[in-house]
Amino acid sequence: MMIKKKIELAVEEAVQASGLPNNDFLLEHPTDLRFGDYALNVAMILAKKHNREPKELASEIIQHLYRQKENLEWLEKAEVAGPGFINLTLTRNFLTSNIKEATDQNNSSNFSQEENKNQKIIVEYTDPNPFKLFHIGHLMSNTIGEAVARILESTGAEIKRACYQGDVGLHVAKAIAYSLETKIDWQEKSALENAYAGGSKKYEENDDFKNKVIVVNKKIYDRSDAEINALYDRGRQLSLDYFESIYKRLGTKFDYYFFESETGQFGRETVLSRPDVFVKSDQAIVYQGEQAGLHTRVFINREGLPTYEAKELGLAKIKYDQYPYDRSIIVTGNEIVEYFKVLLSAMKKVFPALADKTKHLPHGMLRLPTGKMSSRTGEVITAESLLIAVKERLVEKISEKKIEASGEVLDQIAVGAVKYSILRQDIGKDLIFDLDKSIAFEGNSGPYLQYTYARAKAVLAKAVNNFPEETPRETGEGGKLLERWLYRFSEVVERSAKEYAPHYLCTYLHELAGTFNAFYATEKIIGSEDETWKLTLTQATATIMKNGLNLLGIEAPERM
RNA sequence: GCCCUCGUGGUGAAAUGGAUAUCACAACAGUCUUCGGAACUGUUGUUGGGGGUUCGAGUCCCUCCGAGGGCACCA
Repeated sequence: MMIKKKIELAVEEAVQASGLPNNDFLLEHPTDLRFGDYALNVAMILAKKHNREPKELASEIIQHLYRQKENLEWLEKAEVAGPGFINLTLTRNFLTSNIKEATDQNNSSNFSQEENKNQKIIVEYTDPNPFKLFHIGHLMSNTIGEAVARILESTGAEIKRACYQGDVGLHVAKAIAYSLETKIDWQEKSALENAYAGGSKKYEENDDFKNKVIVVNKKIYDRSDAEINALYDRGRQLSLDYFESIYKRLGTKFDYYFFESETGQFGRETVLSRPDVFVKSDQAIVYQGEQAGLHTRVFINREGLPTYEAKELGLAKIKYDQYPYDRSIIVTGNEIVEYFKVLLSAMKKVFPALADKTKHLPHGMLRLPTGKMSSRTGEVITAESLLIAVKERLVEKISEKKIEASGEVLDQIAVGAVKYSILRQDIGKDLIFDLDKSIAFEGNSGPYLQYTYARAKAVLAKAVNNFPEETPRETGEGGKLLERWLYRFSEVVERSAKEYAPHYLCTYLHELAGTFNAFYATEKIIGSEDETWKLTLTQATATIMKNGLNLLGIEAPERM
């Protein structure tokens, strides 16, 4: 059982023993370690309800805790502080008893979370569109989705990764219509860069072309034109192969691929079969979201073709038929949050059970200082070009430092730098993407964590004595401080899983790295009297760093 | 105009209604004859304005100001 749970149970008992009804309370880590390992606000909450003095009540609860002290192997000290907090300090024995577990590489399931155990969860993310480029927005979605998937997986859930790709729709028609005119034949990657941007621009400027696009769009749906079919099939495959090479580089392996060409038809049928939910309006079929405080959205357009909303509705059921999920998580940019509310409102009427299981996880935009990045205006920054820029800067930096790093490690650092800068902040907020700052990889960064890991491994490789040790030795302040951080890992992973928030894990790993590096800087490890215990702590740090980075989808090279 | 987000040091961010608001970058001042200096230590500096709720507000409510996104046949 996790330490937090143990403390909560003991506190509940102590509160009951003081004659007050049980209550919700918060057990948190105080910002300052001098306040102990955990702080409890239960006295302040109860004091108000029962008209008592908070500090007095706190000491009463503490007395009950002390009476149980023999049974509470974790309790070193409990004291009243501030306006009525109860600060708890853990025993060193307890802190260090978890360290051996932490060093066990194979014990990856030690933070299984009851509510996730054996849950079937499908996570959809990345969602690039064939015939268009894989831009930094897709990179952001991929990074977040992969991290969320891995974190949930580690808490005991059964995860399937899904990618939903828009292989039909107006964007495709624009690209195909343009390639018909310009003889782009979709044989090489450059077609992806030119056809959509060109078609999109012309669509806005030229009405004849616009009409042509609409015709082409219909032909793509019904596959009635041989020339278009040939171009389409080639372009689609070209795109998918290209995307696959990127997934490989980023470390994602999808279990399912869904395509709008499949979801469209089923979505359309679903909408048409429910005239009680969807109504005809101005030749289109819409869902009137006003009844739920939202707005009206078109599900089938006047051409009779399903829109994004109808496709997404169909997708929910198609996913479920393939993999009967308990939860379906959909990672997208936050520009569609309003649409998604309308969609969920409609889904609640059509597939109520599925709507309840669906969780939209919107992320902020990866923005450039000049404004919103858009693949519509043609000013696209591809994921690839970003990684190239990061890597170039990395090479410069490395040559200044006279450090050598091989091709694969270099790529792991570059990808890790970008991924970490995405994951370290709240995913819901926009990430102001400044190219220069993104490649400043000191401080709270992926490379810093990777470096900490490699450094720890280098120390371990030098050791001659056996470790890890089970029994702690007397050691310096730096090591003791480290002991107070190591046990928190599983707690942090649990919280990240619960809130779908990888940044808690990033913050923790950064704090751990800082604590370890301070320990390393101030205390000699190899050759010291307590060498074996220090090595034990070093190994625990290394293992957590590697496992933590892995949960974020970031590689941890042994040397760099 | 309406709806939804969001305003935290010079910059980028964190904070489960809790204590003296936490980190990183930058700036300045230092450490160390490296177990790997991509390190460590220290200093300066922050919750948009105004009300309210609360024992306690960056966080909740109202209002104003500012930014971003959305407001039917694109995704």
